[in-house]
Amino acid sequence: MEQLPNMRLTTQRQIILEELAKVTSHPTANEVYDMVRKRLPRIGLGTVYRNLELMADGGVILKLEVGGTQKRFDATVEPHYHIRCSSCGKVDDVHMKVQDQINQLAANVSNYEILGHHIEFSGICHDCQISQKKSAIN
Amino acid sequence: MEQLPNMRLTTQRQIILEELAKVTSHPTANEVYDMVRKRLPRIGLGTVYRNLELMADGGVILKLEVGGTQKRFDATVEPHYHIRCSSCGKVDDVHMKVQDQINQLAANVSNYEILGHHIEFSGICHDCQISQKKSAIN
DNA sequence: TTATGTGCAAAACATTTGCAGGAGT
DNA sequence: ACTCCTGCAAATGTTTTGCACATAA
Repeated sequence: MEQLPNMRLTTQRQIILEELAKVTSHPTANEVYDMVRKRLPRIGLGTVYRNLELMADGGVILKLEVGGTQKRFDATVEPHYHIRCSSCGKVDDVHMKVQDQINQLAANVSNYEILGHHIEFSGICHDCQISQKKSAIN
Repeated sequence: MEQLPNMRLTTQRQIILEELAKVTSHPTANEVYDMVRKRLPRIGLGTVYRNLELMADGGVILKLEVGGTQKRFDATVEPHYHIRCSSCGKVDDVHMKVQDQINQLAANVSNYEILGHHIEFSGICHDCQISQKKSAIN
C-alpha cells in the first residue's frame, strides 16, 4: 500500500482501504465501519473517521460530499461523475468523459482560481423505476 | 408571496423568504436563523429548519447539498452552478450557461432515468488568493 | 372552527476529540 | 525508544421531532 509520508501502515488503515476497494457502492463512514468490523471487531468508529479523512486528504481515496446527510467514500480516485437516485438515495458512478472544458467556461465568468469541478446527476435508478411502475398499476 | 397549496402564509415564512432573498451568500440554516431572529426574536430554530425544508420541497427556494458539513439555501431557483472556495468554504454562483446537453451524455451510459444535474466547481476565491500571496512573502 | 404552524426542549444523527495505553518504524 | 495511532467515551455540531399552545384561513 502506497501511503503518504508521515502515515504509518497500520492494520486498521490496510483493512479500511481493502474493504473500500471491494465495493462500488460509495459507502458512508458508518457503512465502512460495519464492513471493517467484520474483520477487526474492536476497531473504533473514530479510527474509521480519522483514517478516511486522512486518506482523502492524502488523495488515496475520494471523499464525496453529494446530496444526503452523510459523506461517502470512494476508492477510485480518478476523476469521474456520480448520479444519485432521488428515490432511494443510492449513488452510482457515471462512466462518461470528464468535461474539463467547462472549467474554462467558469474561469471566464468568475474571479476564482478554478481548481476543478464535480458533476452530480440526479435521476431514478433502475430498481426504483420498476417499483414505480408496479405501484402505478395499483 | 406565492406559496404551495396547503401552506399557510405565516409571518415566519414571509420573513425567512425575505431575508433569504436579500443575500447571495447561500446561508446555512443557522445563518438564516440569525438573520431572521433580528426581526423575529422568538422564532425557533426548528421552525427555520422546517420551513426551509418545506420551501425547498415546494420549489420556492433551492437547497444546496454542496461540500461542507451544513446544507445551504438559495432564493434563486433558476438552474445555475456554484463554486466553493477550498480555502474559506464560501459558496458563490457561477453565471455560465447551463450545460443541459450533458444529461444526454449521462443517459447514454447509465440505466438511470436522468432528471437533472448540478455542477460544483472548486477553486480559490479572490480574497483567499490575496491572503495566500501575502503569506507567501513571509 | 379547525387544521396547520410555532416555540421550546429533548432526541436523534453525524462527526470530532481528549486521553491513556498500544504499536509501527 | 519515540512517535504516531488506536479504542473508548465524551463532546460537539447539525437536523429532526413531540407536544401543548397559537393562529391563518
